Amino acid sequence: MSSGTPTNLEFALLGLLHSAPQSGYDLRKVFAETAMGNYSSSPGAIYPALKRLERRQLIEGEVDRTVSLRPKKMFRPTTTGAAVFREWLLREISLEDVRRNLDELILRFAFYSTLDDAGSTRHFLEVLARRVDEYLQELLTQRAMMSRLEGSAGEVPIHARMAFEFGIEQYRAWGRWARRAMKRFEEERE
Amino acid sequence: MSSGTPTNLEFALLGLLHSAPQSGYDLRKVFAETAMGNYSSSPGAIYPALKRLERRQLIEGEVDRTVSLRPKKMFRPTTTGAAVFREWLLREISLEDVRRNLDELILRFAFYSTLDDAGSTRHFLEVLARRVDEYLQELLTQRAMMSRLEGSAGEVPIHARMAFEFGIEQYRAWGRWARRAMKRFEEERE
DNA sequence: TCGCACATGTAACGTGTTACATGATTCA
DNA sequence: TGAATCATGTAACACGTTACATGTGCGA
Repeated sequence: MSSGTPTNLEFALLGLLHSAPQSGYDLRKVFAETAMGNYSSSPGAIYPALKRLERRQLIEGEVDRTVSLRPKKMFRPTTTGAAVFREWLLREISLEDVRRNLDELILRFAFYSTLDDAGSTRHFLEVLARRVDEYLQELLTQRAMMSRLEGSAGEVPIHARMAFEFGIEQYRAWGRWARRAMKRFEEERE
Repeated sequence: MSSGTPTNLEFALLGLLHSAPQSGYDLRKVFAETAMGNYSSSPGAIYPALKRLERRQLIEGEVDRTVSLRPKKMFRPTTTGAAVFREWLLREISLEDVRRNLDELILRFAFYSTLDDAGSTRHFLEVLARRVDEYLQELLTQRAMMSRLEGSAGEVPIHARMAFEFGIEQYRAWGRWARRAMKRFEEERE
């Protein structure tokens, strides 16, 4: 299909354009210079992504010649673009998201300032914390099954087990972060 | 090129075959049922990956009809396959790896049992801890630059800042894990 | 005038995702 | 006999990576 859900990179671009109209080059710099770089980089990904967003009418570009003769295409989100972005931000977090799309979740959260609604932030963090707990239960069950194999033929090697433990640690960190963040927003409300 | 470095999925397959010859279906089950699933899934990725590994002569398959009439192709790593895998495990960790290929790093570590060499494990963890610290320094510098913008026009929104903080937390967790793991292996040596 | 930063792109390539296809075997 | 599981695959598609191409404006 030509109109599947945008990718993380496309949402990241859409979100950055939400704060101010920018050119492809400006956006590239953001990715190159900040931690946003995890979500991609380099012209080969960004320019095509912008073109796709334009084709789907989620953003619109306008050539700017005011600064100099050198043309510069400034993009801004369209009304539907802003709506699609908002829908993405507010989309309910699923267990699958927590299992495999953690990158997307933190990217979404990073753009929650554009919503300007403390309630949404709280809801996001609450659901996130709950889903993380659910997934942690799964992981702990898996760990229990692993230790039951200990000493037997199908025993999981020590390094693999430690890698797995680390995975658990990471999810614990997500849970802690979500809860700390919730507290922080509650304090600010007072 | 037809013979670039194998992907994470290919290395994961190669590593699993290192412990025992298995069929594509067996491997699929491992990915479906364990935390390994993060590195992919589903026939559409695994069978082509196996075919590529076979074409590059890193694994070889043999049809097994002993169990039943139903043919089952059992794969095992070739000598060069084992060598390439070993080289991958021992490859020096770069800052770039820590920046963007954390998944690959933990996957590598998970297979360190196949090396059966405590020294390599220690080296891996030491370099990892060092590189993580280096990267943390970068992140802290970025954070300092961010807070200098506070109150000004280019101020980074609160949610983005918190997402960034979380990134820092994640790397701290990596550092802690690496150091704890080192201690654990040292204790075992006594 | 030399080189660098600005600015925008394209082309080849490989890989993963999703969805579909096929057939054998086992068990109720 | 029918359903589930075993077992192996293919095809369409979109995306990201790498590498290359092109040209402007500015400062030394």
